[in-house]
Amino acid sequence: MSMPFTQPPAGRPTRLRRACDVPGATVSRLPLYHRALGTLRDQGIQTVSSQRLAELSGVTSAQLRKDLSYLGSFGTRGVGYQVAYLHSRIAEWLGAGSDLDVVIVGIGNLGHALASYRGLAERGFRVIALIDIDPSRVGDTVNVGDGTLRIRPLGELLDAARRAKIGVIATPDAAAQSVCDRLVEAGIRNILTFAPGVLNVPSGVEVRRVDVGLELQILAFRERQHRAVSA
Amino acid sequence: MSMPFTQPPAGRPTRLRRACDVPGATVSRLPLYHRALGTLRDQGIQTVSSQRLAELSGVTSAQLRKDLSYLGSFGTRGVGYQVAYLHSRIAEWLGAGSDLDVVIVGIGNLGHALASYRGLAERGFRVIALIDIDPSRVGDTVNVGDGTLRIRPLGELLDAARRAKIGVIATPDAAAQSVCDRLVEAGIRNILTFAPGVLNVPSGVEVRRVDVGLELQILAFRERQHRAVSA
DNA sequence: TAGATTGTTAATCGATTAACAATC
DNA sequence: TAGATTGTTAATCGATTAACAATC
Repeated sequence: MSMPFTQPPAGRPTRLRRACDVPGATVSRLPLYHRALGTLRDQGIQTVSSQRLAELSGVTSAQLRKDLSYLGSFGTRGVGYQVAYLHSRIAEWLGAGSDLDVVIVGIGNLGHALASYRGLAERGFRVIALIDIDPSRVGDTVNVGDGTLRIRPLGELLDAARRAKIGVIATPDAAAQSVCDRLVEAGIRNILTFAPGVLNVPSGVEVRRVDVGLELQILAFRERQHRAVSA
Repeated sequence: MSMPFTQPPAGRPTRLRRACDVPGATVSRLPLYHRALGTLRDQGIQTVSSQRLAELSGVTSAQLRKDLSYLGSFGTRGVGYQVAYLHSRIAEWLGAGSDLDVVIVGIGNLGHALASYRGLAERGFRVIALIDIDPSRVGDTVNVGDGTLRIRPLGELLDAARRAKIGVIATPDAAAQSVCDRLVEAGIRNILTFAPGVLNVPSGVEVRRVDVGLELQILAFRERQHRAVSA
């Protein structure tokens, strides 16, 4: 998936910020820009203005320019941004190119869906191990991006996780904390959990939670809110 | 799932804010508090301090008290909060109790996992229709919370969606916008999408996006960041 | 009363927006 | 040069935190 880097616009000294200076809100939008740029590139479009790119990403042009300014200055005044160049620079920031290994724990309906989700490989993630506690599932094979993986028993979690950089928890809520502890024990410092419970982790470990029920509850609240205002 | 409301602490005039005054950041934490309170209640615990509840929810006690203050004042100084009472009040705000109907479009691995996810019914959502474009899937039945549903063809989306309040898009990215348009056409004003693309919707329609790839990319960025700082 | 804990205020922090000088 | 568009500054907005008076 490595694209040859396009030349930067003119020989300007591209000053890069330290990663720790980039605000969290900006980081969470970089993947949106990256994706929009990929689409433009696939359409053969070479140049894009902050206006247009912002539109495609669902933000304002001021916000887009501000976000990019934390990474450096990649555009050309009066012209815009080189699509392929900006795309590859953001990819670099996001760490694409150097594939990150992922282990998934809990291969029920959701874990299964995640394991076989093509979007992961596209974004530079490689699922290297599937773990489940249920003996009736252990040994089954699952199609992942570029091949198949055998579901392995919980006892092999520690070993499998040692080779991964990211752990995904797709178990029922009751098991999440104990799985989390084992992942941390294996040296994992980045965890994505789909269990609604709050996880306790030592400092230095990043946890992100995806909670479908929570998202729906927020929508439900807004729905009520809307009704209340118009009533 | 309706619990009898516990009495409010003393006959204090419980002033409620208008829903539109509650900040977004607060709204997105209410489900966390609600869940923690449910756990406490199930353990038979009757009273809880902001300190303890905050711990269980992964926030600070100051933030918890501030958040609750937007909804009214439900605690007793020197004592804390009545678990069952606060739980039911937050439930009320979140609109639980009045089940909201959900239609899911795109019944691949992910849509299947969502349809059979028990967490939805627990939080007051009822899946009432499953739609897919693939003729080989149409007619299959899927176990949802309290029964089974037959997968229906795309042509029935409009009809099915008219009876729902929330639409969930679990299709590939390419189909998401067109599905979204039809949901809006059917009168849906709240959409949860799992496709990474940005959706264009008329104003008044709420969209929330869950993007697993994006979450992983953010973790990957933090991982690099960590390495860069310690290097 | 003395100890505990809320609800609220004021201060801080971070993120967004608007505007424009720089410059292609 | 004239028109366009960036990168940055300053102003605004919203969210978090700390501290404490109110009060059980």
